[in-house]
Amino acid sequence: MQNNISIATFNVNSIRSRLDIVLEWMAQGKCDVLCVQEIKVQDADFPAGAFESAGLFCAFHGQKTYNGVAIISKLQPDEVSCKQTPEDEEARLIRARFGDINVVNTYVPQGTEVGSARFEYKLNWIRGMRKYMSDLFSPEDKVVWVGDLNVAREPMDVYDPEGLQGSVCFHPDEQSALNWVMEWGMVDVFRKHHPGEADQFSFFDYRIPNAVKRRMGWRIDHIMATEALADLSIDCYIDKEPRLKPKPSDHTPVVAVFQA
DNA sequence: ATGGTGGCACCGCCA
Repeated sequence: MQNNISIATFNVNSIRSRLDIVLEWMAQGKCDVLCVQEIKVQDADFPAGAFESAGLFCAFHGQKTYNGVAIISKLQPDEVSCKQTPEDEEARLIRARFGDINVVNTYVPQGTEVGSARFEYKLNWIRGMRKYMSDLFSPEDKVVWVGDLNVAREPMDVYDPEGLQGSVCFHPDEQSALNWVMEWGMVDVFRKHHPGEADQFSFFDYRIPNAVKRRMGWRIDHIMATEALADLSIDCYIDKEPRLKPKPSDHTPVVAVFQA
């Protein structure tokens, strides 16, 4: 169906280091709207020309060294905005509207260590998404919230649920905060298409030797959609192919396809 | 096994 729209999320861990992978992936027609996180570049140094030369549009909200988000798309967005709140000082959110589809791309704070100030910051940042959504949208709107949300939601979303229970990115307070945001009116699109399926991971820690081969992964990169939009999803999958390239990210893209 | 890898900035920090 030529009317479908595919939306993907990919933590690139530096857009400049992953530029060739991203450009090739887009050239293969893997998606129409690509949301990337951890671009790790300030706006002045974002490689916009490389995307424009490939006929792609890009909207970006970056900062030096850390964080940073961007939306790369085949069509020009009708509207773009940044930040979760006006006071938001870390570059973690960018939003774009394509017709009646609203795309919210976030890089949720990792949290560093359970009980730390950064962990509280993470919990509050996640909870802030509910106000963000309700201020801007109604659950009847077509909204997709994607990104590195840094939360594995269920035991099947991590490789060792017993051993990892209560650790950062797999902690009940994080899961409760995320569930509370989703209760506003969002569905986990990947789980809609893969209910109960384990060993579906979007992230493998660089620091664990042969983590991919040993399947020591996490599903922390998500595509959440309002029911109005989730009802139109026809597929959602984790694309493992970019991992086969030289210098891959420690994350891999998650793609959802919607009937437009 | 108390480490390991990777990116960016700068000689440490964050993931």
